[in-house]
Amino acid sequence: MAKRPLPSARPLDSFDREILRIVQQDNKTPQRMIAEAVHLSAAAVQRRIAAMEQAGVIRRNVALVDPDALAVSVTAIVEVFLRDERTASIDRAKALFRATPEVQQCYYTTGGTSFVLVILTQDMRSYEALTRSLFSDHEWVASFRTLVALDRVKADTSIVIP
Amino acid sequence: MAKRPLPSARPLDSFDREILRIVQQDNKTPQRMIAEAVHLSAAAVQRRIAAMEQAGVIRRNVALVDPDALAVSVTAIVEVFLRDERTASIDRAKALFRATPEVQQCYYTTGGTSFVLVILTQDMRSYEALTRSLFSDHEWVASFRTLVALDRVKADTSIVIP
DNA sequence: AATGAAAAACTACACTA
DNA sequence: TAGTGTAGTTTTTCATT
Repeated sequence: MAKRPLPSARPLDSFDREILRIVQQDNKTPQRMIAEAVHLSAAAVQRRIAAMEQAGVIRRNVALVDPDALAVSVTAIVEVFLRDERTASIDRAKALFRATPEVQQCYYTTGGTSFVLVILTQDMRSYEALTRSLFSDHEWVASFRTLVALDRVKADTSIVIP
Repeated sequence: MAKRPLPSARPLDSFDREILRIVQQDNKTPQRMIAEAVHLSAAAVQRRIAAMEQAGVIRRNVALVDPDALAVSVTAIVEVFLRDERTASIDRAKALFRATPEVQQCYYTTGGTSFVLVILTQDMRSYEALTRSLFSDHEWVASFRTLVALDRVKADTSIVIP
């Protein structure tokens, strides 16, 4: 449940988009500097940011941490195939993946595959253990296919500490 | 080239990890509150955060934006297969994917697949156009397989504005 | 849009493990 | 020596006009 239609009072104008572009790269940028860059007053920038946070356009403000620094060495992309695609099965799977911190990302997809997950773990042992509790232990998972990332070429994601 | 071993002056202690856990969820949390939570002074927290930013443990501080708010409606997970896996081919591919803003994430992987990409575009038309310039136009791409996300179940990623 | 008050971030310095 | 806490300074945020 709970998608995010949200009041969405006003559509974003080009000022909003410019502000977003900046805070997406560095949300510690002083509003004073943002103001200068987009040619608005600092107060206006502040109100727009507050409004966008309120409206859910800005979801969260976070520090992006290097996984290596946390000794998280395994990045796996996993395709998961469910035995059936009834709503109940899908919802159950979504709930499980959402509740599992090692599952950093989860997409429900077309194309035969049911889900694609991005999983981070400390090492291969814990990855193997995780796959057991996530997949092998459930009869409603038909199969899964793991791709281990040798290089995180581009991956600015908000990781969750293990 | 250019991995990120980095001076890595000191290994993270449990204070650092606690601080990270907090700023990963909300990097606007006042240092005063963080200090209270981890039982340190605000100044100590400030110094530790600065040190971790310096050391690259904290990569960036960003606002996470809802893709829907930016009318980015297509999320695709793409497996890319290269014709050959020589270093030069791989590096060329990495460079291309890194330089393409719509490619939000890129992993180089084991398991037959060469790369897994997460791509965001406005709509299907622009996705189709993008695949042409990314894949079809290059003879060194053997093939690719697209999985379109019907639901971004879990995806707290720092997206790039189109 | 500009001013001013409140709060947060940062700095200097003395102290302690 | 490396790191902390206190206290004082600067900068940013936020509310009011």
